[in-house]
Amino acid sequence: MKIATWNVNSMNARWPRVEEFLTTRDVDVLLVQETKQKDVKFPFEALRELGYESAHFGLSQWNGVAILSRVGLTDVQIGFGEDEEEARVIAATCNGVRVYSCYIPNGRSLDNPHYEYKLRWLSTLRDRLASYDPSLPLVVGGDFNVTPTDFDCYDPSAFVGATHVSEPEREALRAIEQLGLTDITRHLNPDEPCYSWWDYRNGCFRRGWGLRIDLLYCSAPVVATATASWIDREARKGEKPSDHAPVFVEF
DNA sequence: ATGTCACAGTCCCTGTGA
Repeated sequence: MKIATWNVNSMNARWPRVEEFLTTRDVDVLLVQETKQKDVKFPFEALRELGYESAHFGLSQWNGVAILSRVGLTDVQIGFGEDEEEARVIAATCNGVRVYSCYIPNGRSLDNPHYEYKLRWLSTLRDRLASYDPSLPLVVGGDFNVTPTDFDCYDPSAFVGATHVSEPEREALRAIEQLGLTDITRHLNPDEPCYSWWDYRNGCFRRGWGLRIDLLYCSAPVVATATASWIDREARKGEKPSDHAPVFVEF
């Protein structure tokens, strides 16, 4: 099975790239973040024509998460079930694998209330995942807006005092890992610098100024059979790219 | 050099978010 996660930064603006991706990358399941639309605008029919069933959670022009699958899509769960105001998580079962598509709050800056919101959100995610039997196949993917370690940041000295690298954020990721989940991209590529996001500004992609913040946390049965995990840098090139590249796991 | 992109509404520019 091949699963990918991709922050598309607007399903509407990215549609030509999404269509190209689905017809050429041969993924069974795609976890999407930042669709930036309400459910009524989501292209369910166009995706079905490409062979993918889909489930979407979108409340406004911000955030928005989806799961696309060509191997079945059942038991869809929208949000945390807390009547939250932002559409940041959706889960479903695809071919016996429970999958989550998550869009973790950005945090903005360490002294911003949005940063506390980010930490609370990660804590809630951890609590929800704690009820899942770790002996079953589970893939929790998405834009975590956190680099697991300094190795996932092109220049840690440029991020001193910033979000995405702070110790409380990284501790929140470790708390998720302690449930028995593995950052599969790093697990299978322990020594390879690889990034999944480059700011549109400052020519960051051209300069190699990236962060690895798009992650796939996998439970033991997935890790045991995983053969590869990689980041598709080609998707960051060309006409109207997202600022994020898709991240894959094959198992 | 905050050097880009996307959204909605104030609607061909502006404020907001990333």
